[in-house]
Amino acid sequence: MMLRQRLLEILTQAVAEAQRLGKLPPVIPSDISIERPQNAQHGDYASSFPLKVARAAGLNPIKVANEIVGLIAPTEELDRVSVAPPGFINFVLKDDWLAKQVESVLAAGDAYGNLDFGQNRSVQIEFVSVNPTGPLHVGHGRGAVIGSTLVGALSAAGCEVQKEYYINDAGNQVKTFYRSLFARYQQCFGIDAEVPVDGYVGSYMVDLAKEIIAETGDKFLHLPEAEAVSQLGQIGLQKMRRLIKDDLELIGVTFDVWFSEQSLFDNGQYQTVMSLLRQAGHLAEKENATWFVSTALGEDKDNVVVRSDGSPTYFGTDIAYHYNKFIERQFDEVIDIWGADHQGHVSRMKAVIGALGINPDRFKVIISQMVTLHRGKELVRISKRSGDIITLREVVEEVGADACRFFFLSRSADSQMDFDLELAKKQSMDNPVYYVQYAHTRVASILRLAAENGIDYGDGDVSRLTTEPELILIRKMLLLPEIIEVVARSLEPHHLPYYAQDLATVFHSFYKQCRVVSQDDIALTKARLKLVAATKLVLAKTLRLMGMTTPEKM
RNA sequence: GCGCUUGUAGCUCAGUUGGAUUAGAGCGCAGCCCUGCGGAGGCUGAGGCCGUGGGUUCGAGCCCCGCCAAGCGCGCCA
Repeated sequence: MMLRQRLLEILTQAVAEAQRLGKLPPVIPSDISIERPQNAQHGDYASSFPLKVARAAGLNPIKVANEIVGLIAPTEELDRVSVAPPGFINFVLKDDWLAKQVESVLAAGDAYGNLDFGQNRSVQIEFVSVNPTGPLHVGHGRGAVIGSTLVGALSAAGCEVQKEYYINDAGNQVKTFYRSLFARYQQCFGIDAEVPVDGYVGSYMVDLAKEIIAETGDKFLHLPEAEAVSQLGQIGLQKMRRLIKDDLELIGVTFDVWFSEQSLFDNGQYQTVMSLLRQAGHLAEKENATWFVSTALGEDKDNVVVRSDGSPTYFGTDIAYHYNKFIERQFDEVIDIWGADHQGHVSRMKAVIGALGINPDRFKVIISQMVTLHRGKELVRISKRSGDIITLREVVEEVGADACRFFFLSRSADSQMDFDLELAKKQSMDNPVYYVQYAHTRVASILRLAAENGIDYGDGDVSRLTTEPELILIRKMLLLPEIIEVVARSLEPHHLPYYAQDLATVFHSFYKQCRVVSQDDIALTKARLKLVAATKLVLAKTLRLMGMTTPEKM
């Protein structure tokens, strides 16, 4: 069980006992909480529960705290429990108990940090889902990295997670893509064709046309235009999907399901959900279009779901898609990661989910804000319209997948971020990526040295770990499960890189102060090797959660 | 005009569901530490009215209201 939970249990028991003895009024259990004091001098954990209950009941918080502390029996993990003004309860862990945790970490192995917090609830997380009409750019990369990291953290936290990419293969964008590609194709043969006004003008479309010509020649020039556009377009679309998949794999992002928008029409689910909404009175005809009457649900305005020409809007098909997620596939929880430009879509989507009788709390949207690229001080401009885009692939090839992932993860999703290519590329100490990975290689090299010297530390006695640097390192390792819970609960993966840096820092500090492999004291050497091996596990776990490699050498 | 997000050290950002007379980290800046396991490291210091003005309470960077500034969005694009 997680340490914090264990302490919560101890505290809750004491509170219940105090209530039984009539020393405390009845309270709601959720009021009881254990926090981590920001000032370490106050102890490992603390509770402000006495302050809260004292206010509600009109009691003296110090007295309340003393009553509770008096009812906490000694335990193996707690050195002391004390009361501090104005009414805190502070918990300090026992040094020898901390030392023993090294064995627990080693025994848990790769599973260290995993929780049952999620209780196997099924979570579907959908991200990237870029139209297959062009290559991914940096902003997409951010969503991809956040999404894939959440998948790992939620899995570690005990959720059954499925990751999905939604392919918009049915809308207007696809038709425009088809016509753009056909125009480029014709141009390659010297035909005076024009890319549609709102078409895709990027140079990658020319490359795509050339690639298809290299494979199949001019055969589409000899077909009736409608047929040519459609056949050529489908080939192009397939290639685009392949390209996107490859780009994503470059930063370690894969999916369980590639979900086709078109399938929602083919299997009738779009029609089903529309008639459900119609029967429930959520749809209305206005100006020849069909509207979702969200104003009746407290929204600012209604939204079109079926255009006057009879075709569904993006919103319309997205309704069907989420009906599919919740009703057809029965996920307990659905998480969507969208770009900042979709932010206006959130509240109407929540409204429609409520209208379908689904608890909107089961639907979570993460908006990942924009990324601006810098090269040192210089701003790198992105303009999709002109086709002048910085692709994700270019960035990954320039700075590497590990650095790319780490940087994307280092900022909370809801604030815009600057991505400095120069900094990410630097293999020096200004780059936190290398700082963290360096800690891992140092650990690895110590273990290598021990192996070369034939030291078997299996019988190491961890009770020899008593000094400050050792205990600080152990305390930091014990934090990982809490970090995983925070990430899973808040859906904010940016806590991981910060934890990784903290862990690396305390390790480097330990390394400086505590000689590990030494002939002078073989017993201490073995104990410290156990600590180092445990550190390796925790560092590696953290790096893997972030989707980064765990180098043995650099 | 309305909505969402953001505003914390020179720069880039954390701040774990309001908590403890000193608000943290990295970089940058000023210094110190190499007869040892990887110096891609360790240590010390300077640097903040937490955008701004009110409010809520035992207690606010965090909650509420106003204002200022930036980004994004606002009925048949996705």
